[in-house]
Amino acid sequence: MATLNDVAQRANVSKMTVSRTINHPEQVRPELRATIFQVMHELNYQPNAAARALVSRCTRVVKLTIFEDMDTTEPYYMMLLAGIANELNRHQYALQLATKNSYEVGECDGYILTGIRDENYAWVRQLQQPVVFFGRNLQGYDYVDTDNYQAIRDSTTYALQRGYLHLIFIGIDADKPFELDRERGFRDLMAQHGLAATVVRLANHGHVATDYINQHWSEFEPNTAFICASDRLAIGIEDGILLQGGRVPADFGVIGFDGMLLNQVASKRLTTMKQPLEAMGQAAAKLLLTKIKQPQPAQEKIIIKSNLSVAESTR
Amino acid sequence: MATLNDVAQRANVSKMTVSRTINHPEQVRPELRATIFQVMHELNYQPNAAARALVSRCTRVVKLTIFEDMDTTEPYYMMLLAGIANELNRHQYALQLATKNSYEVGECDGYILTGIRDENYAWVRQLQQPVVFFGRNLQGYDYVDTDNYQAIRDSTTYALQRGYLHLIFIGIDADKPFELDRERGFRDLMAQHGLAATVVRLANHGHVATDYINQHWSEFEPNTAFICASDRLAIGIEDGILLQGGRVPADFGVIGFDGMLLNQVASKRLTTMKQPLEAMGQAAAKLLLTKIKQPQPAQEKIIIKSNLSVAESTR
DNA sequence: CTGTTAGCGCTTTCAC
DNA sequence: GTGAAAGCGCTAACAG
Repeated sequence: MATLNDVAQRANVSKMTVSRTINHPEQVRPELRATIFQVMHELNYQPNAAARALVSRCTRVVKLTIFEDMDTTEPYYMMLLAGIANELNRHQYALQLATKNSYEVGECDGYILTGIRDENYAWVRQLQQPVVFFGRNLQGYDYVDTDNYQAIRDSTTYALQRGYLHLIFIGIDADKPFELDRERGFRDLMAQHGLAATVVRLANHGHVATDYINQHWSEFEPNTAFICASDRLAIGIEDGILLQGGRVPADFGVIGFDGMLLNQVASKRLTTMKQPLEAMGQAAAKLLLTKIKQPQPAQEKIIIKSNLSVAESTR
Repeated sequence: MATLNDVAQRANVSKMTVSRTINHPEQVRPELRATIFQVMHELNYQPNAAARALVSRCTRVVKLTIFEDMDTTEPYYMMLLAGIANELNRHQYALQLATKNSYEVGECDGYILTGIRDENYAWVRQLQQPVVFFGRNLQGYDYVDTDNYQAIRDSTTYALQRGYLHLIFIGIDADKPFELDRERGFRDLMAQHGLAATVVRLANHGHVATDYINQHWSEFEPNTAFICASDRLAIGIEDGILLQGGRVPADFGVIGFDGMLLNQVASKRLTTMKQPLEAMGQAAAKLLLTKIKQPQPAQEKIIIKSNLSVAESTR
């Protein structure tokens, strides 16, 4: 592996000039700069990360800590990870993945945190490095999130546009900010149209949603759309309707939320509010890298818009 | 952050003695060793990874490279990742996640590779560092895999034990080793029992499996079990049967493969052959760390057994 | 603009 | 057993 010295000798300059060419190119005469870049290329020079880390007293490692149980974890984390990893790699940062079993191990320059619970905040507060949350956070930390409120307004508006007259919101049985925002989005939009808002909360499992449909089947009139807070619920709802002999999308519409692979398991492809997870991961990484470079005092919130992906479960 | 020097001064020894206490404790007088450990503890001394990496010319980074498209990627990678990450963290190694968009970026001490295609082997061969594959590999590289052959034999045996008389294997339409092993497992076991083996191959999507059931419904007799090569297919099969008015598990059994969250979306909880993904990740990481410490010439194969997780889709 | 010096925290080598 | 010296590859600070 070529070193700074190798490049310097071959280019007949000192190490410093080469170092500067990399880190402060504007301080080097253009011609010299060009030849040095040329030599670096010839030698396939790659800066040694360890040496850099040593002198700059930073690790070039970012930790993503996922506090949720992995086996109940949403599969969409993979997409998020891909977004984060690619952005970090572009800046020669490594991603260290930590779970609640290993979150204290090793050093890093910053943290991306997700799935956090109240009891973890003591640990977060004592961290020296910058922190970015994934998902809204009310304790003043920076975060990246989707606009849950607007997303549900958009789903609901779409359902109305497609002529479904009765709308039911199938929410997740949890008092989390994301769920409250979604419900509020639904309620507000329905109120604006002078419509009654039916909100149901279920545990986030397909079979629970199917059971719900089975038990309440007699109450649903044709031209009903179900706006669901997750794809799991949406698939369960759709299964239930089909099992009861209901027609999707002719008489009943179903809209999901998340838009991951889950919809590949449904018998029909699901209309769903797709979260741009890779973009969100990228945004989180970018924000963190900015903060690592120069810490910013104010809370920064990045809200990313979701888009409705229309498929076969709505007409 | 305390350094080697801080510890040395406080303990009235030279840096070297402290360094030795860490790396070659047998070369240090026991009493001295004890006091030095004591001081390290008092100062909460953590060796600086960058400095170590610099002098030992290793990065303490392991790269996991996923060559598949992320958006068609199985969600179960998350579990795998968790297993790898925890094992690496225990040894103070960082995991760098790379995708096919970023696989050339940055240095590392070893690779875990998955989802690789023929065109990537040229790149693999040119790597200097040790490599472990995830999933069987026929080119002589080390790998960690499940015993696909045995797993399907076990599923099939279970279905026969539960009294299903007709068995149909629903495979994935791909000429990959894992699929071939699974089909072979099914065929061999059926032959042993003197039964005819029906093997169907479908694209790995729920709705494709549902369509298959719809089209062939008249052909299936009660007491048929479907041994599926993925949970997606299994869920699609189950959906199809239920839509046709078939009874699961009384008349028709369905067994999946993989056992991830996917089964949380099904209307009934799926009986499935669960791959111990976290253990597999851990095994891959362990094997790679061994090879990093001292390269081994022979190919090493680690085969991990899957276990049937029995739920509501079989009687 | 470019080069020299010093040092980041650690380990290897060689004395004592 | 223990210590002193040198150096891993790089960059910040100062000189020229």
